[in-house]
Amino acid sequence: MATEKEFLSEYRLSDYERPSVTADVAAFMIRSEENSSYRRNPENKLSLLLIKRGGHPFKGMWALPGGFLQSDETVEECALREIKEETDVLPVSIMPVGVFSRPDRDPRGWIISSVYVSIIGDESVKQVAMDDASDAQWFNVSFEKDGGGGYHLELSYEDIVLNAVLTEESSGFGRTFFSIKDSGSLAFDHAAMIASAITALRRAAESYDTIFDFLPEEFTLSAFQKVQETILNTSFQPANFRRMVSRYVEETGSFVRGQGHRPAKLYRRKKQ
Amino acid sequence: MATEKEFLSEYRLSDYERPSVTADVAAFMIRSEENSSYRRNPENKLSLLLIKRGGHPFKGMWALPGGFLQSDETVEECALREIKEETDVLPVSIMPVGVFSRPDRDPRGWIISSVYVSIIGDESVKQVAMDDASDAQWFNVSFEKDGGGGYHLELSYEDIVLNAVLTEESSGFGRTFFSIKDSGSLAFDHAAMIASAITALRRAAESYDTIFDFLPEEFTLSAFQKVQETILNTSFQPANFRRMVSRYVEETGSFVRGQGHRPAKLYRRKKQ
DNA sequence: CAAATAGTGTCTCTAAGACAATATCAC
DNA sequence: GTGATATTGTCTTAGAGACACTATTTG
Repeated sequence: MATEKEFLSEYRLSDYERPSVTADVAAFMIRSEENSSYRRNPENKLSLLLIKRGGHPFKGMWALPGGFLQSDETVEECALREIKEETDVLPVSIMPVGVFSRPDRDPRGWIISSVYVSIIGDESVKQVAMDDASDAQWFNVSFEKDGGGGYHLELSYEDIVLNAVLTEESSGFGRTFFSIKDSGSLAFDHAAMIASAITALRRAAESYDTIFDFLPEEFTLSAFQKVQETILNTSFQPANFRRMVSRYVEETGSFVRGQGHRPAKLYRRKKQ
Repeated sequence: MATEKEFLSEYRLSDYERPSVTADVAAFMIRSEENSSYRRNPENKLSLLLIKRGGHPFKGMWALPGGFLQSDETVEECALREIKEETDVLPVSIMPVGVFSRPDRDPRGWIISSVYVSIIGDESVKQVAMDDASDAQWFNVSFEKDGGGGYHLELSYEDIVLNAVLTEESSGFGRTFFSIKDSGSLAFDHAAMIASAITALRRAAESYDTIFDFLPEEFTLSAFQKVQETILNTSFQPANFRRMVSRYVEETGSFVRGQGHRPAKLYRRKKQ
């Protein structure tokens, strides 16, 4: 009878066929768009990083950034590494969305993907000024229920518009997965990944913790509110929103001036 | 310049080293334990299925059921298959917990594991009367915060008691991961998997949907309440619990009699 | 002054917690 | 009757939504 040490010295993993494993990341950013009137606060848009595929398969189509898992890292580390490579920014937060593993999901062969949501915060954004000719671009995101039980995902960047249609497949346990009716020129099963990622992001954004990752150190309550409204695609009464978040923030003492209206107090996150 | 078809016909995945992929499942069941007094309703215990390892590594230690992913199935299907093999029951629900992928987590080599929670409902339980000599057993579960910021996991079956100690590692986005201080004779990193699984289960049980998977078609509100209390490790005022769930259930018209106290109405889940 | 946001106060409504009281059975 | 659970009702409190009102700035 072999000891564990003897067993391991002779053990070979080659008995089983092995899949390739990738990590794909849905990296979100909030973009502020300056407004016409000097008085108006900037509008916010939720945007998502996509990469134009340079090679086969799905050549020329848009896809989530991602790459193959290496044997010296965890899947989370792989996801973070991919984002860093594409944006030069290391995200604060990363959240698992699910494993996409249908055997036919990749025409190259048996490749399963672990998908993450990440948030690129406001501070970092300034460094991420992307070259217009680059293969990596931030797309504006719209994701809504359409009339007949389906969902419509629209991603747009300048004159490029990707339209995908999905239906809810399973939603037990607070997670939602989608099946693709029309992939809208997104590569692989990435339309479904993006839909799941947005659902997970919105769910997480209901607790305010997540929102802070999108904000700079010091922020106004209006900015805070706009970010949450942008993610959740809803709106709040300012008075109620202030009351709701008051537990989580504290005043810094400084103000934002020069905006054509009453100066706003700056707040920071309150450490519990 | 090659077409996509030409590209794929020549593409080989062999450039990258590939990990083995497994699915491990934390399958929970609620066990009713008959009480001393004929009047008293049965007590509930949350229990978890563990398998005693027959071979190296970790021979003789207890582990979650699981197995290698096959190339004709998704990871979810693999998880369901493993549960079916061990219990002969196909669970109603399955929920992803996370991917465990530290390169050193398995002494046999590079093996990453996707972990799921599943629930074995009351109906099925009768078929799962396990042989006492079997390698598969249902362990009573206790998982609580200890004084100093750590967590204590206790799994017990007859005279076997496994005690693991863990600390919270990351808990962003409503998911919690743990690092192992003392594995308590659980194989691999399964103590951390179990801790994450229980956390995910409790979180899900806060919405009543999950609870129904533990209940038979027709149930009393006390039974419903006890199941939720068992999972969440809390207690409610019966009056308040009834009010809280009234939206989700409807009366069947029948009663449970012969219990030494007022007969209880039977309810069923209300379809929305 | 006009336009815009910043900020406060208050009413209402709903859901949850606490708790008292009654109903009904098997033995 | 006793001991147990089943069931109903009511008071209170916390939090969210609606909304009216005031404050402050820049051009």
